[in-house]
Amino acid sequence: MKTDLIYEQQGNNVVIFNVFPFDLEQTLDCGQSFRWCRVSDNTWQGVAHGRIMKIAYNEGSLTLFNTNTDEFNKIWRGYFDLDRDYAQIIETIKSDRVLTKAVEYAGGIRVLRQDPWETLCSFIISQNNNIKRIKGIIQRLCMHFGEQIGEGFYTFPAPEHLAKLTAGDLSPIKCGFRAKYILDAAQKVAEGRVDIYNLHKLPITKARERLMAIYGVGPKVADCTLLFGCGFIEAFPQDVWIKRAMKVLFDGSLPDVAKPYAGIVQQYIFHYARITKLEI
DNA sequence: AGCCAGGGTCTGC
DNA sequence: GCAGACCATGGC
Repeated sequence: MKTDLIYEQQGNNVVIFNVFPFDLEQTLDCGQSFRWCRVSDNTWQGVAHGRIMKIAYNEGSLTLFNTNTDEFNKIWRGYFDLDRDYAQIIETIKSDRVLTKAVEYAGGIRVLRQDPWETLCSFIISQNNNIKRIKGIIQRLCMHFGEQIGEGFYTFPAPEHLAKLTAGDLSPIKCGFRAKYILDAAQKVAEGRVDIYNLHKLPITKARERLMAIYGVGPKVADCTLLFGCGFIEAFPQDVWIKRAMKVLFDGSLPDVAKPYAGIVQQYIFHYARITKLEI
């Protein structure tokens, strides 16, 4: 059973105690989010939900800088998925031998609960692309069309803003053929044809259908949005690595114990597959 | 230099 | 339904 979070205000910071397992690099630099940078050994900085955040982790203590308990409870607690008992999930899936192995590669990862629009747009940009360039495109998108909230920090542009642009307007961000996809997504979200902030209230199959009605959104981008942006922990995005891993390691389908947490397990398998290249 | 990147669409069987 | 060409761009 999960015990309540223990946290307190310390000056301008909020500190959360006894957070296990947790790893900032695994969580913030694993390809689920594209706007965080390491600023020192255990400290990372980024923009999420329209705010600049700096965060550090040391031996079970998580420090969120320049915030308060109100904002922590409203935003960051959910963003970092701190109320989910990862230790218990890991314990459960360890009844499977292959999953036990997979957890060893990124057991400190948290599935972030990001802004759904930012998630959708980011994973549209991710298609047939590499993580370095995805980050560059998103940074340029924010610099050109977001709102400046600090020196070098910009919000993610609102769909209503992007909906007014043309593909030509997007050329400075160099997103290539994805421009038309971004615009269609922005328009459908801005008009409310895709009610992205209420998708989490729908059954997952309905939510996926809505997302896939957007030009350029297929099953992979939809599932990443559902998992990283809408809180559907059972979503299971399948990229080339996961597909390969499913064949090689699991004979096609996930063990039943893992299914309630498929999205989290997907992250473990993803890292396992990429690090080992499945040449075992 | 050439292959590939956390895919999706469109076309042609 | 399913395979294959094509899509912009740049990292490695």
